Amino acid sequence: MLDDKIVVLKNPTLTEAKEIIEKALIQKRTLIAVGKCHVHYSGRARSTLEAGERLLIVKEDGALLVHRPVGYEPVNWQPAGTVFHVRTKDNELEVHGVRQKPRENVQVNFTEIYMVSALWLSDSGEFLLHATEDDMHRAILLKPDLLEEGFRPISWEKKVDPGFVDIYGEDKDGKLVVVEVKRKAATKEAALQLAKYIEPIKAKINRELRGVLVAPSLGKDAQRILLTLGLEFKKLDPKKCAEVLKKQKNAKLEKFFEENS
Amino acid sequence: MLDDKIVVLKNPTLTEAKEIIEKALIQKRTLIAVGKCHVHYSGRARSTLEAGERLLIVKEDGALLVHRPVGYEPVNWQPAGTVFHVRTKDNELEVHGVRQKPRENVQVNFTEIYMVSALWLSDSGEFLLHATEDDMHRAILLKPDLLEEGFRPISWEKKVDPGFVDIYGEDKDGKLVVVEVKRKAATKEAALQLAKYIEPIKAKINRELRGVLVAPSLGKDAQRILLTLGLEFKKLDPKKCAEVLKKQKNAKLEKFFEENS
DNA sequence: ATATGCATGTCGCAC
DNA sequence: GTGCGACGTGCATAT
Repeated sequence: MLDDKIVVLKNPTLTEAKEIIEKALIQKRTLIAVGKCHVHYSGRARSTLEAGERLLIVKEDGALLVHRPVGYEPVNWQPAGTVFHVRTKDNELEVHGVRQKPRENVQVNFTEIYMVSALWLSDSGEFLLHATEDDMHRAILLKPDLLEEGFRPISWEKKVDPGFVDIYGEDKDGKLVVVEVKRKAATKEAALQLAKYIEPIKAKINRELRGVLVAPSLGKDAQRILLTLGLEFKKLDPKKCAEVLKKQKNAKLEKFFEENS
Repeated sequence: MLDDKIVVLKNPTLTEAKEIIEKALIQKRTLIAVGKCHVHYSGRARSTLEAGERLLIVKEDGALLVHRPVGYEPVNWQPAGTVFHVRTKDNELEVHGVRQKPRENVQVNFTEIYMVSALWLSDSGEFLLHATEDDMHRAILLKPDLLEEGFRPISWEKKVDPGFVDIYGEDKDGKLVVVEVKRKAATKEAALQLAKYIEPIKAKINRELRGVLVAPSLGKDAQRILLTLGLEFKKLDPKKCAEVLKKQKNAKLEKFFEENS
């Protein structure tokens, strides 16, 4: 029974739970345990969590999550690669996870377990994320009119003195353009980042230079900085960029079918 | 049976699972479901996740997590406050979560469910985190010698032109000191942040001014910037600060017992 | 190994 | 609500 694809036990004794948990950890199955516990963490920082009812997850790769009944974030965790030891002590069942580099450990001490489950999960499905900052880069490179009519990209992710310029090109009048792209409302940090890139280039070359901050919207402070420093803003939505890329992909598909029909 | 503190069903039909899931969501219980699903997300970005075996969690407050069998992070999620609808369609069980502001939605479509559980969890345990940047601030304020002998704090989180100075005080010679604290290795960003704060103050006051970057270690670029700009570095470990605070707390406790005995 | 920047970052706090 | 910075941020990438 402990070797079934799905093992579930309701209200096990700590001893029964220990057996399932140890076996799941050794076999590197996904483990779910629900119960009353307290938690200690020590590593880059330290934390204590008093007794309460929570959900413990340990994944195949040794990732550990302790979830309270509310909130997006785990209250305690350990990244993949953690090594575990299980023991019973003072009527408590302790799951102890240790990670090297940085040395960190989490101890989850259960006084009661309401449910424990060990699972053999198979997941090779592809995950695709769109409308990222990278999508915006590629959309502008593919269809430079998104920035402005007549823009011609020269290079991207180009190394300049203080870091990397997102996109770098020429406008329709032959002026150099440095582009900084943000996928969400541009903060003053973004504006300063653009300025930081612009200045050394300006000092080096003897040619007119425009700085353009591309983002779906512009924070107030960022706007002030752009004005002060003579930089520009171009509104562009990451989802629109994703659509452009999708269309481009479709166009490529159509071309493929044309050529192969 | 569906009203028990812990409901667990192994290999339910989609119809059975639907009943449990709907009831759990309405009653705002914590929901766990394991099964084969595909997921679509649309909101600030877009994503698709092909079919595979995963763990779905919906918490009391409407937080949603979809976890693959590996990795620390959820592959899809929705923060607290999400509203759910459940339906069966084309032999699939769909859990659809919608969040307003920003408008985002996640659809989890199950073709098989291996385990479903609805839980009534009670958790009021306090969570305490130590060795944070704030702990470092307080430790220095409490025991200024941690920074250097003779240092006297004047204020903290003080508003200056470009933002807030972490700590601001005088050294043993009466020179003004601006302190920037980082709980981990100081990057060049931290050094520049300190510089950014220093400059306007220097311009405003006619008095010698020292800038000190406090961190457990110092990045190479940060070091170069400090040297260039005539700023200083003071090594300080966040855990040491946490210990100082703990001792201080103990001292206060002792004082309390003295006064009340 | 270290450094740098993105993220559907999330979260808390101050204005 | 918006802005801003911290986070045990995690993570991927480039040096």
